Amino acid sequence: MANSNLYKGSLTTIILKLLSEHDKMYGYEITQKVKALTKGELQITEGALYPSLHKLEAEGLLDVEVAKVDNRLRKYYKLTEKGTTETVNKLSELEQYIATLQTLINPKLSY
Amino acid sequence: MANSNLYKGSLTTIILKLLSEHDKMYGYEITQKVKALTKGELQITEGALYPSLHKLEAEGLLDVEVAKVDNRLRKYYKLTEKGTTETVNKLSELEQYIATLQTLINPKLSY
DNA sequence: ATATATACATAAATTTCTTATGTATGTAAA
DNA sequence: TTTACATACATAAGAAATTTATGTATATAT
Repeated sequence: MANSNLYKGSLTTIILKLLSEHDKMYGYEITQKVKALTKGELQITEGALYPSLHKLEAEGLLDVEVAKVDNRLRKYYKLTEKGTTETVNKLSELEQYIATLQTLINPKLSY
Repeated sequence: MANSNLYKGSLTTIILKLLSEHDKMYGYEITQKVKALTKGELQITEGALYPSLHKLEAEGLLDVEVAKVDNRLRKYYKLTEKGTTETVNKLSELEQYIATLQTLINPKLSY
């Protein structure tokens, strides 16, 4: 992204949304998924991702399950019930915010 | 707004866009305009606005002109040439970012 | 050997915003 | 007449979300 400032505030919602679609995911997988879905447009950094996951877990929105795959550690995260509810809320907030932005930046349709 | 975190990063672009449509505006006017356009959804706080305006001025994107109206001080801001160019850039970045977000949060259209 | 990918983590610094506070003028209400 | 609200600017302290840098460790490819 050219202006990565725009990114601020939406990371949590993106994580939750992905988890609502994938049952369980681990951190590295999330970074790769976002990169793939956005064709490289959005690259989540580890310094942003891991603290976010820890926070979501601390808030009770995510549960963790540690696994060892190919002799490597993985931490699988999945939505709790509370997390599922919050995902719905945060998604509608984000959609509302996008709609608000549109009214500001889009060329007026009323001439 | 419920989640004002979403707001982060887009204030500068909003200010520039408004100024690209209004030739010159003063700070308080910007807050009222945004409030009206978004039907109260987005309320720019003074603590965010004024430092932003000062920064944009310091970066050479805005020019200032002080005026006294009804015995009250007003600082009119207008886009410089550089500011006009930057407005175009920032707007396309914001639009691109919204499009990127859409691909992440929108229900897949491919079933 | 060296680089790259996978997989986690954290700490310092930066940016952006909220909240609180301050100054000053004008008007409306109680 | 004083209280509240609107207009109009400003800044400082604190909070929150990032970036950037760094670290550990395993596996694979060059």
